Amino acid sequence: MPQPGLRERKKQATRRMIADIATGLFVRRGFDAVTVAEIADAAGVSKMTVFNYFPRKEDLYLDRHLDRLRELEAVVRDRPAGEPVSVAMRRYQHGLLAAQHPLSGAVEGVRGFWSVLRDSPALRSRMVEQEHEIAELLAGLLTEETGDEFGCRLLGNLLAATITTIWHTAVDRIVAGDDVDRVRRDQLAVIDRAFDVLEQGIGPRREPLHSDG
Amino acid sequence: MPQPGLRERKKQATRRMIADIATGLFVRRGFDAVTVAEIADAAGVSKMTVFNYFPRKEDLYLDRHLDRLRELEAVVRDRPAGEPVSVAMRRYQHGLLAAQHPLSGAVEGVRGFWSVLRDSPALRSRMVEQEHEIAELLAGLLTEETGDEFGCRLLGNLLAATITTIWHTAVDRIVAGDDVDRVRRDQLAVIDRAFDVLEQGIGPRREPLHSDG
DNA sequence: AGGAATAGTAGACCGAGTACAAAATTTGGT
DNA sequence: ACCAAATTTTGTACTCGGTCTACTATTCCT
Repeated sequence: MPQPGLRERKKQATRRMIADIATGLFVRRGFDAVTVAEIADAAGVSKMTVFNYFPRKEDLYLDRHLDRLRELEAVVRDRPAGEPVSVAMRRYQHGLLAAQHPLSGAVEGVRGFWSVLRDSPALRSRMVEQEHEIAELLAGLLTEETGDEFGCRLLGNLLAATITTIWHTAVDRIVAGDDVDRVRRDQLAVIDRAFDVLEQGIGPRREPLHSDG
Repeated sequence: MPQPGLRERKKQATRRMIADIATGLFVRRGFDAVTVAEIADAAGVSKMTVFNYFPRKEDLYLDRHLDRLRELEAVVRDRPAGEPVSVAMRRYQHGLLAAQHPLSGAVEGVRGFWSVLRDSPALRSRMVEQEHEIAELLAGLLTEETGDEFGCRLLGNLLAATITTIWHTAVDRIVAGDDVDRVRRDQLAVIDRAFDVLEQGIGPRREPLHSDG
């Protein structure tokens, strides 16, 4: 028997094909201007099948979310014993940047990706929701460890706020036209500054948030 | 001529009436089980008029959002010169709690409010979006002050994460059946602990987040 | 090969939200 | 009080996302 099963392989292939065709249409004509019926048609499949694989239209575009959640879960779960989450998460962000991973935000591809997102409220809304799911995931994982419900929820939310801020910072600059390599070099400082704030606090003592080392 | 104009007053009255009638229906039968057509009918108004006042169905239930944004804006704008935002925001949260304001979360009314939210994904999603708008508002206001785009976005997101965590903590306990007065007393410590974490940082040094004073 | 699962299809259906043009109402000036 | 302009409200028809149901085709397992 083939390891994943023929059936399962076909399903994954179909899923990818639908998402790819959909993404292509979105990039060319905009998210709202493409109907699900069209996507189904272009993919040679029925509308029901599309919704079978993707519960919402938005998920056709933001289809890496589950992978991301799994990865973040691994970051938290597989960190060395006793290591603070923020340290593991900072290391992970450094890794994304070094690997030129799309999730670092500092990558050529975000231009096209964002141009679709920019003018679709529905899509942006779904993205915000996904960022919220990240916060919930982190909070849940940490609560499992310590049992401190409130503290971990707070920590999860702060962590999620930190990494989404880091990401948006890179994306904004690239979309604004900055050179990708320059942004990538600067992101190292951005990541460290963000996690420093998270770990040391926002003050009061040091100035609100001026950037002298 | 009456100051706000007759027309304007009537509009506000209509708006309130529609929202109130809608809320009543939602509480009785659940958000998803009530159609906009029904609401319009019950309010003696046409469907178009409903959408004239409330761009989305969800806004019929979460209609205090703009007020809240305005209030938060005032907190930031009207704070004493030189005072860190976190201090002003902490004071504001204390004030809400003392005034037994619904936005403190520690109020009898949240039980009904939440029960509707709980089983409507669309409604929860919109609420998350609103929380995101809070973060953006704060970030924008702070950026106006300092010009430090990245730092202020981070600060805005962290602040928003903090206050939403505080709110949800109270709501969760009350929904879980805790006595409202007890929750209200405990919230003082919750607020202070949250803002302490925000100001002092999450570590590393102190344990991840254990609660010994 | 054959029967149990499972994936996909077709088509009707529902409700949110929009477009548009006609009708009702407020307003301000006279 | 009356008229004309501006603006709100309405009815109707429409689009599109998403669900439901019953039917067909494929894959799986023995």
